Amino acid sequence: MPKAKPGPASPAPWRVLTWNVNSIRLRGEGVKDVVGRYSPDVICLQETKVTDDLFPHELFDTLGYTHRVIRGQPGYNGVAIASRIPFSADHRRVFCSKDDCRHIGVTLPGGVELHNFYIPAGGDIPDRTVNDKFGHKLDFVAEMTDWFAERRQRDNRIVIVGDFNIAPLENDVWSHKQLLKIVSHTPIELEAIEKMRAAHDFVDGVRHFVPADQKLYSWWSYRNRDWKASDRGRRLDHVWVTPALQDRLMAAEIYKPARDHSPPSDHVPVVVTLAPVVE
DNA sequence: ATGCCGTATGATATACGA
Repeated sequence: MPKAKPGPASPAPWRVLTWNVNSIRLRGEGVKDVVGRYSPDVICLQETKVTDDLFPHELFDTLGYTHRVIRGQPGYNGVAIASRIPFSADHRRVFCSKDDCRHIGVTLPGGVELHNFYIPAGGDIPDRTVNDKFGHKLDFVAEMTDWFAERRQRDNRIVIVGDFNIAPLENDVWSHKQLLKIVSHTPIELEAIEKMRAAHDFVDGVRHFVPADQKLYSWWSYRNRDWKASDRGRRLDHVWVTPALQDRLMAAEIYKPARDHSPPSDHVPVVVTLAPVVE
């Protein structure tokens, strides 16, 4: 028998994972668990909380994520993209004139732009006249809105992911009624995030598969004695795609078991699988 | 919507998360 000739390489789907790790230096075992479970092609991290020189490069090299861009600073914030797929461009943008390491992006094959965001949390009081952090959050989302509105084109292949710090839908929080005055689910934030979504007609890659009447969370506070029993979560972490990529959405999953890592992040990974982009 | 927990840093208290 002649040896089977390998056929034309059929492009594999892409698995994109986003995770607010709350310190990457504490999340080595967690990263290994998540990679073992999903083997994502691209990992987008927020709240790495580390300078670029102290980022755990060996860990990601060992796991095969040899293509990386990182944007960190001491103590707070920090984002990174670690990929098994080579990318061609390193986008990083300053929002609100503050270089506080909340965005980084790459261009993947097929001209697919992937942008990783850590939107400001916004502090405790949902009133920008007394709380600058809330103003910063609203300004940040407004600047994203303008940016995507300016760039809007029917064929744009853009994926935006990250910790948006906003739970957009009623069933993205454990109690819509009780959270309307709580930062992350106030009407002003819901309006802002919807405007941003509409700016490029983004499709929510997770709700694409999960009906809106179903509760869905990606974050549970550290301050509950038993996060699973109380289950007072919020869906703050998102993967959105432009309409040109909507038909590529194959699957979405939120990896709830990660909340039981020791030690855990208060956020869990969100994973979306995209069918190959055919030219 | 109070939990009162977890992370970070010229740390032994304080800022921040949301």
